[in-house]
Amino acid sequence: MPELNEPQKQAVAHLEGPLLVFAGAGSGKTRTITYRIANLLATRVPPYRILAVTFTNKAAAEMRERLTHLTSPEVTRDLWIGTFHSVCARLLRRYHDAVGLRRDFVIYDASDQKAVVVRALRELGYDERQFPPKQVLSAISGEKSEGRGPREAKQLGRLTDVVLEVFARYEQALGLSNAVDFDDLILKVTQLVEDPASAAGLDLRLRFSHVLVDEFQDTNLIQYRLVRALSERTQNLCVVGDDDQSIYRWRGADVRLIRSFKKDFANAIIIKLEQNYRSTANIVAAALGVIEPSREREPKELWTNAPAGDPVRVRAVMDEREEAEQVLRGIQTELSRGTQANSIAVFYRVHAQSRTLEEAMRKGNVPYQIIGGMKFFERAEVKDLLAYLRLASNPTSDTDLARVINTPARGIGDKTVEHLLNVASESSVCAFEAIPQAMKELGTAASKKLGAFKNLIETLQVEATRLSPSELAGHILEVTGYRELLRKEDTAESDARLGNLEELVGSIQDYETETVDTEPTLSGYLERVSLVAATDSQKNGPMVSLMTVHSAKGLEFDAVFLTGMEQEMFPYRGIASGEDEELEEERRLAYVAITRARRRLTITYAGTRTLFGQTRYLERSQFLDDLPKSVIKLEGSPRAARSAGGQAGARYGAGYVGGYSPGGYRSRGDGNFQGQRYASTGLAKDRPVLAPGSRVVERDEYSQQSSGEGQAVRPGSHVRHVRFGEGVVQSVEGGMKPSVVASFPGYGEKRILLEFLEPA
DNA sequence: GCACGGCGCATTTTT
DNA sequence: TGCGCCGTGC
Repeated sequence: MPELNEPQKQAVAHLEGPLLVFAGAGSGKTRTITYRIANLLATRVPPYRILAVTFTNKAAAEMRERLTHLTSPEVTRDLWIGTFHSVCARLLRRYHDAVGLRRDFVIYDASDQKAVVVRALRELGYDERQFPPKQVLSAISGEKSEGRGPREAKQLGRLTDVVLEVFARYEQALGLSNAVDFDDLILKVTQLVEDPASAAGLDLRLRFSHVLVDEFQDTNLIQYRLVRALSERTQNLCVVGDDDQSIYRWRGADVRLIRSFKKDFANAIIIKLEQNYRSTANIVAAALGVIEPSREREPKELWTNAPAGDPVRVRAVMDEREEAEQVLRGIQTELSRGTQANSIAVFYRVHAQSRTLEEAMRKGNVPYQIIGGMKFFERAEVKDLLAYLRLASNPTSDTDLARVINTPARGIGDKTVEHLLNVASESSVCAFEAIPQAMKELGTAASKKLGAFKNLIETLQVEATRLSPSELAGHILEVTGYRELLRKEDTAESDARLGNLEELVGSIQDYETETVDTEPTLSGYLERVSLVAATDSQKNGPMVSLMTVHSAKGLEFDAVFLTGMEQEMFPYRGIASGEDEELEEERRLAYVAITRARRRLTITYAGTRTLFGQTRYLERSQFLDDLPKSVIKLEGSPRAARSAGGQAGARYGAGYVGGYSPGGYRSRGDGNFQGQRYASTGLAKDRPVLAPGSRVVERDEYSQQSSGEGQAVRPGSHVRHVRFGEGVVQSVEGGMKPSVVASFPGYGEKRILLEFLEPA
């Protein structure tokens, strides 16, 4: 094997028995995996006996492509490479009978799921405000991702009775609709594989001789059970991952699975890929500084032979606007020195931060693209057309039926729909089947319209067998009057919607031309739409990418701008809820962000940030304290920026509320005025100054950038007022004109602008 | 059935 | 701030 380092070679050469590979960031993981599979093929393991599971379709496509180069398209074609969900969907199409599904089952996405939950709540008579559908759904999904249905969940007793009731109703509704959700795809296959009595299960247990899981640190329990069961016979399970990069706990990923793999597989070989080939030494050092305080990491030493490179720039700015300007300037410098736009990226913690950055890019004429955000397939008109297509394939899908039964408007009002759904749930059938019964009970007008809708769907079912998927889509837009309606509307918005619909039809045509091995089918297209995230915004041409840190995982760029490195923003305020593990995950997220950069990394943090219409005063992120100061270069200062903006003068200064102050970093070191971070709410708790094990970074390094005047105010602070004398602060409010409520002996509580106070 | 206005709310996201 | 959801009024 050419150009592999020692541990990589070991991993590639390991063919039989359980294998755990800890693959550090930039350590050549994909290369190792693909070589290993090629090696398996070379030892005459048939390709159709190899299952490789990835986390994204993109990763799957990349792996397949690399393997195509190493072997041949014929061989690669037969490999089982895909995401957990797409592999399971494919298996379920084959074994649908065994789990009680009809072949054309549909896959419900988050919004479909939510619609089902809302309906269940309403039917059961519960208040949606008291039981927010999103939370109910996440509880349900949490159970399913650990392999429990309503019954098992009840036994476990972690859910409230209401949620359990909704859960049961939800499952029933999906069954009647011949629909599954994402959790089901994995859950149902796992149940099959684990069922000793099932013929399909036996088939599955014998199917694969080698199973490989990428990004294993982001696997949830049911996914782990699946691959364990699939490889139980041969024990040829290879898992690859990095516990330091586990960032999806909130959706069920369990980092303990990778850490305890060796307990389940006592004879597992463990290999660590620790040499980083991606980044400069300074960037690697910065990354290590951030991750090392992490508590329960698997011990490993990321290292590099690369030269130090540029220092990591840490820039203080006044607010998000100055931050955006600085990022823009940085990008322009990169471009002028020849860095390709598409190897430049800007990261932020939450999408809401993107707008200001976007505006700056536009102003500076920098070509950019936002990754993520509102997705093409989430748009109403796109969902409508897809709902029609799904009904043509599977008319039992209640969510789809409810969605389009009156879109475009055809006089079937809420009352009629409600009646129909009630009839359906009373007789435990899907809504489509309930139409004849409902028609009997309704007035002539409503009945007639319902009948017409039923005819429409039945016609579409027939057309679906005659027309190609894209032709059917065009047909639907005509016969439903959908296209006509938008044409007549003739506004900028309706134009955009028409455009989106054309794009959707175009995407179906693409599917048809791309599908060469097999016949392109409607259900094939629908499955692809359900399982493949829209790569719509991936336009061509060199563009700077703006994205959340989560989206950045798995990517790399020559130059990275990491923005919003402030307490409460990053780590995101999750720590307020107190769980250590949340802070740990934020730390890993920061590690992921830093390790994306190949050559240059610029980190910015702002003194104030306006988010959701509220201006808040923020401290530097605690993670900045963990960067070894030998590799960083500090630039800018919030104070200088502020004076440049022409707001100076007050004793506390407009910016000195609530824990942030230019000298505040120093004052934190003094042990005074720690901790107040939520100027407007007073919610903040004192945080531990430093996590155990973290390095103490000299505050002077930072505070020397500012004059050090001013101090943070928080409830309990003593202040002095010209007229009221000395008082104690009760609460603090930020905003353009920060104020406090303070109680003054003899005067009571007074709200006073901060600029009229001085420290007592 | 639809347009409009008020209210409440606000991570991260792939599948 | 801005979006989605709900209720109201036509």
